[in-house]
Amino acid sequence: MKYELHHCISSRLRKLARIADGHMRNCLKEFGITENQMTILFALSKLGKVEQGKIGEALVLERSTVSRNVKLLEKQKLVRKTTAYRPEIELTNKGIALVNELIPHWEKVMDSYIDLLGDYGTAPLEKLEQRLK
Amino acid sequence: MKYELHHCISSRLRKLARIADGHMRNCLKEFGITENQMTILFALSKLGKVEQGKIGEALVLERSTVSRNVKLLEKQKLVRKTTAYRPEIELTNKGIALVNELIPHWEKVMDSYIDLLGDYGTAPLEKLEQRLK
DNA sequence: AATCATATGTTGTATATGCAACATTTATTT
DNA sequence: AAATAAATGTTGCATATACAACATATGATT
Repeated sequence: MKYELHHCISSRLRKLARIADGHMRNCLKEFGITENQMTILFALSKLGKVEQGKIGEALVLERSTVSRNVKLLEKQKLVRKTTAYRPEIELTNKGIALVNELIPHWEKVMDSYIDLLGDYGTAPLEKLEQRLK
Repeated sequence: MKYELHHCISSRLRKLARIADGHMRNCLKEFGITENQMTILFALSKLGKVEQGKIGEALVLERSTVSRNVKLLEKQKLVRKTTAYRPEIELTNKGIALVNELIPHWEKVMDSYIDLLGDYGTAPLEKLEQRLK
């Protein structure tokens, strides 16, 4: 056999994502949002006001997934969307405040990740990102 | 700011997993199973007859997730589970046959991953696995 | 301008996933 | 042995995710 079955790359990435998610979830509990919602809020924090489609493009998420996630964030009044057919999305003041409040906690989780990764740092992650697109 | 928001490690791993999954899904379509079902079938192929709990342990999956995934595989008669309260799970002949039939296709996807990763190979992935537990 | 093609948003459906709550079984303590 | 604790399986609930089908809007062709 060419490869060991448990060396399956997509399974392994999925597993790593589950592990990392578990860590981050603990941090997010008190803020009432999920890991993915955080990701979208962070993306909006960087992108400003953008077409909804751009979010999926940046995060490699299916249109429908973005649509639903944005709806959840809208329900929490963390983002605002225009009423156009191709709406533009942006953080509300509440969303901005949440991001700012969250950042120090998120940084602590990041610190612990960096600590775990030790001398490797995020280099292995970056290498994967460079190649796996 | 200590880190860039888009450098969030858990988000990035999640994104990488989505990308890798997308590739594998194409391969699995014709076999009528999903990426996660494949992962469990592969694990059983290696582990033989095991307690259901061992699957979650090996794959870092919550008990309930394993319970449901196994149920789906059972419905397809790809795995068999004993009726005990803590059931033992194993591949059926149909499951074994599917795994064997799938392997060459899976290997092609793995080849393409290895090709993508180029000179890095799976080293970055292994480094992450060593540290992120 | 009207038509056709393309792009994008939404909804239905199915699986993936985790957590909490509950059920049951096994292990431990007294 | 009885009672308590710990482990494990299942179910309800919520979100995450993708795909297909549909709706609508935008762009390109004629």
